[in-house]
Amino acid sequence: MICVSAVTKETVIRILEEIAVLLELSGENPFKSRAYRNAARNLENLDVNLINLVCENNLSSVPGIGEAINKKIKELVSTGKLAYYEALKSAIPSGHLEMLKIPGLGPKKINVLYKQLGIKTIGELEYACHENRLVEIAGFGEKTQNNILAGIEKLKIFKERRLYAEAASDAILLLSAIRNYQDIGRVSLAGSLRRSLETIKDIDIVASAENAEKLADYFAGLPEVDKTLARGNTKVSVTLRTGINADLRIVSDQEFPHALLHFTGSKEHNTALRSRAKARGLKINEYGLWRGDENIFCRSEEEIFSHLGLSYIPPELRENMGEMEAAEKKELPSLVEENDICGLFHIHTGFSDGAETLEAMVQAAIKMGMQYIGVSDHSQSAYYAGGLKKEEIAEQHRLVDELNKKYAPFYIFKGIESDILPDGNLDYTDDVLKSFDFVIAAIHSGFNMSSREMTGRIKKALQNPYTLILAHPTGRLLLARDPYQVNIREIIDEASKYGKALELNANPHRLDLDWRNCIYAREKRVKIFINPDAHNITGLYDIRFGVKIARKGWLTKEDCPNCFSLDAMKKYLACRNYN
DNA sequence: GCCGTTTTCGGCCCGACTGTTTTCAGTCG
Repeated sequence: MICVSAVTKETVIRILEEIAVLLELSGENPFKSRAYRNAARNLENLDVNLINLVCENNLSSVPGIGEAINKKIKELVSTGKLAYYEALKSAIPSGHLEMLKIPGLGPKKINVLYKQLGIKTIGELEYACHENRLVEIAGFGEKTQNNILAGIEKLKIFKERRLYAEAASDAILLLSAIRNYQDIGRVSLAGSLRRSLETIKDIDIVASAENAEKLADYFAGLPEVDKTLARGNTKVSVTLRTGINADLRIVSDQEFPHALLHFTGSKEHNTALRSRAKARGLKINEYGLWRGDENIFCRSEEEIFSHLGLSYIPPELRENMGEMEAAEKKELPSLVEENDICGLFHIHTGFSDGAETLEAMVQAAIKMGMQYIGVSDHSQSAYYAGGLKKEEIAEQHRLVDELNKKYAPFYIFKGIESDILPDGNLDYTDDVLKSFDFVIAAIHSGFNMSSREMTGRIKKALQNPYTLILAHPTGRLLLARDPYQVNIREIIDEASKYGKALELNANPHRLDLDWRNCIYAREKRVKIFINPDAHNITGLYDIRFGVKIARKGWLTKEDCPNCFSLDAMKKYLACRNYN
C-alpha cells in the first residue's frame, strides 16, 4: 500500500509541540503536556518515514507514543486536521501564546491574569501594568509588574528585527527569482544582510535593468510578496509573506556599483567614504563618483575604492571600525572563508541531548569535506540535557576509538562541554578531565550574578589547565535573551594571558562571541574556534553563519584553529598534554 | 498522557532563583 499525505512529519511535530504549550496554558496536568512534548521530540529523532509508520500501524513502536497520541496522529495524517488541537486552540486566547515570550511569565501567571483581570493580549497586559493593577493580585507585586513591563518593551524591539539566518533564507529565494527575470543585468544583496550583521531589519537588493518599470512589476508580483508598500521608478518596497520587508532598487548598469556601495552601507562607513572623497576633490553618491561635473566611470566597487586610494573593503568590514585606515595602508586582513574550515568542534550526540548517533554526525561531517570533528556532549551537572556520567564517558571514548579505526583518516577528538559551576570549577575531577583531548567550558546556569562575580567565575575556569575553549562567552540569545553580566574585555585579556581560545558559536540564535569583540580578541592574539554547537546534522551547517560573523570580526584562517589541518590540530592539542 | 509493573495506579529528572510570602509558588534551564 502506498501512503500519501499532505501532512508532513514537521507539521505533526509542530502541532504536538503546540498542543503541549496549549495544555500548559489551559492548566492541565503538567505531565500530560510533557507527554506531548516527549512524543514530538521522539518523532524528531526518528529516522524512518513517519507517514509510512502511520499507514503500517506501527506508530506505537515509537517511545512516548501511546494509545491517545497514536490516535491523534492518525487523525491528523489521514484527514489533515485534528479536532482536539482545534478545540484547544479555540479555548485559549491566542495572545496567551505570545505572552509566554515575556520573561518571568509562565502559564500559571498568565492564567491568573486571565481569570482576575480578563487579560487576553499583550496590549491589554501592558495597559493593566500602567494602571498599576497587577500589584493587587496575590502572588504578584511591584517588581513582577515592572519586570513584565520591561519584558514587553524588549519584545517590541525584538519584533522589528530578524535573525540573519531567517532573513537570508528569504533573501536567497528573492535573489534567485530576480535572476530568473529575462532582462536582468547585475543583481546583488545590499544593506545589513550583505554586511552579515547578526540581526536584520529588512532585505535590501540592488539590480540593474534596461526597463526598470517592468522589473518593478515582476518583483511586486512574485509569489513570495504579500503586499506592496511603495512603488516608484527606482524603488519597490514590499512585505513578504514571512512578514519581513524587502526593498528593491533598480538602476542602470553604469550606476550599479555606486548604488551597491551606497545601499550596502553602513551609514557610518558611507559618511567616512564621502569625507575621504571630499578631501581628494571628489564627490561620491549612489549615482556615481564625480570630479566637478566629470563622472568618473567605475565598472565595480573595487574601482571606486581604488579611485579613493583604498584596497577593496569586503562588505562585512564596512562599519567604520578601522577598515578605512587599514585599506589605505593595504593592511586589511585576508578574511577566513568557508572553504578554509577543516574540522568542527562542539558537537552533541545522542549520548547527551543530540538527536543523532556519533557515527551519523561523523558521516555527515565527512560528507561536508571535514577532516575531523571534536565531539563534546554535556557534562554531568547538565542533567536536563542528559549530561554524561563518568561511565558514559568511558563508553563514548571506546566508541570514538572504534570509529576512528573505521573512518580513518577522518579523526574524532574526544571532548566535553563542561559546565562551569557557580564557583568557577569544572564539572569533573582532574582524572576525568585528563581523559579528554579538549575541554570546552560553558556557563549554563546561575546567569544572574553580578558582573564582578561572573567575570571572576569565568576567569577561574579559563585558568583551569584542562580548559581549552570558552563556549558562547556571553550567553546571549539574539532577539530573546540579553548576555549575562560579564566584563568581556577582561575575559579576553585572561584568555590571552593563559593561551586559551574563545568560541564563536555559529548557532544563528547565538553568534557569540560578538563580532565587535572578535576584533579585540584578534588584537590580543586569542584564537577563536568557529563552533557549530550542533545537536543534529542540519546544525553542522550552521558553521556558515559562524564564518560570516568571523569575517565581520576581522578573523583570518590563522586566527581560527578549526582551519588547521588534522596534523596541525593534533599538534595544537598535543601541546596541551597534561600527563 | 505514557510507562511499567510489586499489573491498573503512581511516578514522571530537579535544583536554583526570584519575588512573593512568612513558608512557598512559579519560572527557568
